[in-house]
Amino acid sequence: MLEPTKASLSESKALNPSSLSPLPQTKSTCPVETTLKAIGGRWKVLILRELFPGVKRFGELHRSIQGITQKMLTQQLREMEQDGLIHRHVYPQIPPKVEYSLTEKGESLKPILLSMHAWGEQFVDLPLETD
Amino acid sequence: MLEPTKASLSESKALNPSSLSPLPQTKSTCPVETTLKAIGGRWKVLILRELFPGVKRFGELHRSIQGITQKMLTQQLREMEQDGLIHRHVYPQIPPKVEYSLTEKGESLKPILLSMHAWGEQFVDLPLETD
DNA sequence: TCCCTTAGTATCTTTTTGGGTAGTACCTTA
DNA sequence: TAAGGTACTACCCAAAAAGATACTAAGGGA
Repeated sequence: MLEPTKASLSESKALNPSSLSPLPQTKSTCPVETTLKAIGGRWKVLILRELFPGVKRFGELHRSIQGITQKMLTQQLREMEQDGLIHRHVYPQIPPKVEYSLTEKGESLKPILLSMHAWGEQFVDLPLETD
Repeated sequence: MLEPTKASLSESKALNPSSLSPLPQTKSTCPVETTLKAIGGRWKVLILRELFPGVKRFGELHRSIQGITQKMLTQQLREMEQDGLIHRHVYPQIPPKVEYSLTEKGESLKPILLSMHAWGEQFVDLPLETD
C-alpha cells in the first residue's frame, strides 16, 4: 500500500522508484493497513494515550478511560500485547497485580498519533458522525 | 484524545499545558479518533493511495484495487465525499462519466499515511493477522 | 438477440465487532 | 454475613460492517 497497485505499476515508474523494489508482497496487506490494524481497535488509541506517560495497572486504565468495560479493556490489552505494542507484567501475588507498559514498538507510534491528533483537530468541522 | 483523560487531568498539569485549555470537548471524540474514522474504512486507504497521483474514474479505481466490489467502492467513495476528503465530478453524459479527486483535506492526509506506511514496513514482523 | 461500455442501485446474506451480564478466586474490613 | 479491593473469564446477543448477486439505464457493435 502506497506502493503501486496493478494499474499504476506500468505507468508510474518515475513516481517513487523505491516502491518498485522487489520486496516480497505480504499477502494483500500493505504497510498502512498493518499500522491501521495495530491502532484501529475500538479503544486502542485511548489505551495507548494512557500508557504514554508510563506504567499503569488494569484498574487505573479502567478508571481513566470513560465508557470502557472490563471485558473490552481486557480484550484490547490482550490484542495489543499480542501485537507487541505493550508489555504485560504479572506479579505473583494476591490480590492480582498486573502492570501494563508500552514496548518500543508501542512508543514508536507516538509521532503518528500526534500527527493524527493534529489533523483531527484541524478538520474538526469534518462532517463525520460524532457517535 | 492525547489530551488528558479524567484521571490524568488532576495529576498531569505540567505535562502539556496547551491540552488544558478550555476547549469545548466534542462529545466523546478525540481528534485521533476523528482521523481514524476518516481513514479507517475497509478500503479507504487504498482509495486514497490511488487518488494521490491524480484524478481517476470509477472504473479505473475498480480495476486498480484488487478485491473490491463495485458496491464497496461506491459506498466508500460516497463516505469519503461526504467527509470532504474527495471531490466527485459528474459529467452530464451517456455513458456516465464520473471523476474522483482528492480535496485539500484529502491531500493533507499524505504525511500521516506515509508515516503509517513507514511504521508498518518497519514492524512487518508484527504478529498481526495477515488476513 | 447478445455482448460490450459507463457508474452505479437494491436486496439479501454473511461476517465481524462490540457490548452486556454474570461469574471467578483470594484477600481484607466492618 | 456483606462489601470492598485486585484482574480477569465465559457465554450470549445485537448491531454494524462487509460482501454477494442481480439488476438498472443509455448507448454502440456484431
